[in-house]
Amino acid sequence: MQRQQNLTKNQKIVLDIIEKSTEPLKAYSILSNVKRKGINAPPQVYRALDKLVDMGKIHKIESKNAFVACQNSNCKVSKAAAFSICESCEEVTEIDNSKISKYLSSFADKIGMKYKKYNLEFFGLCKKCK
Amino acid sequence: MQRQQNLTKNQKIVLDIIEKSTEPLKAYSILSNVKRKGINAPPQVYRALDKLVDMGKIHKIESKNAFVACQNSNCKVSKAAAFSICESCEEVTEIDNSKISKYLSSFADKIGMKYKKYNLEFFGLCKKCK
DNA sequence: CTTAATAATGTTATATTATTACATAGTGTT
DNA sequence: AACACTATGTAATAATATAACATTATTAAG
Repeated sequence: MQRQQNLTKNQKIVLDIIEKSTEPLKAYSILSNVKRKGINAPPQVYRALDKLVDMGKIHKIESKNAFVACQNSNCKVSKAAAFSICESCEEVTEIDNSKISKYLSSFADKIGMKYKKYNLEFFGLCKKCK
Repeated sequence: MQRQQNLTKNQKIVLDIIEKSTEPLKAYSILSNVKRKGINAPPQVYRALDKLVDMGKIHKIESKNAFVACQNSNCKVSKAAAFSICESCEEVTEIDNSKISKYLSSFADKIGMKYKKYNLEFFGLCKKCK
């Protein structure tokens, strides 16, 4: 069984490029950027992405089909994440979610759900654009 | 300019099948179900879906690329929605979101975002499955 | 150390989801 | 009627994701 710290070769390559990016990256954009590192085909990228999401190292922005590095050490445990997405400049920012987390997990309890994780995406205008 | 109440022919057909479904429907599943009603190609479905989402009549479950009818009259105004998704039976339920809405909009204010809408998806086990 | 089991990788092909581009038809306004 | 505007129809293709299977690497046991 793979442990959190020991990433495989492809996982390292994929995580590295996501961490260096200032914006969410799509799978095929990642693919085209890592072709010269020996990753040739979609399944190699998607497999690495799946594992990295499982580990909480990256998050998928569902509304964009794109991936960002986790900016919040809590996520390694909770896999729960919240983002603000600017509809003008497209900037995506991970929100420090400890308070939201607490609120939402009590909410999940209330509706009788055994809650594992959540995904929250805010849309609007960021500070700069509004 | 189209008003909320006056749906076009294709919008009515697409909304009707989504409202009758007990589970989220995918675009191509909708398409295959409405072929006998004169809708022949993806753009006809996607265009109707886009408009219905804009109106708040339906919501897209981003993590599933699927659509459900709005179960909450508030959404017609806010376009903000929250769902619980069971990872075992796949059941998707819209959460009555007035409280969450209030909490999250104050949160958005706090981080300096001019907030328009949000999408929240909870994953876990529903009452039946847990 | 070598064998068996498991996990990771490589590769081709294909499935699924979504949009572009352009032609045609309907609707409302002046 | 002429115009603008919205909606529809259609073909082609783009973008996203997975299936299936062969090969290689890693780990654990005997």
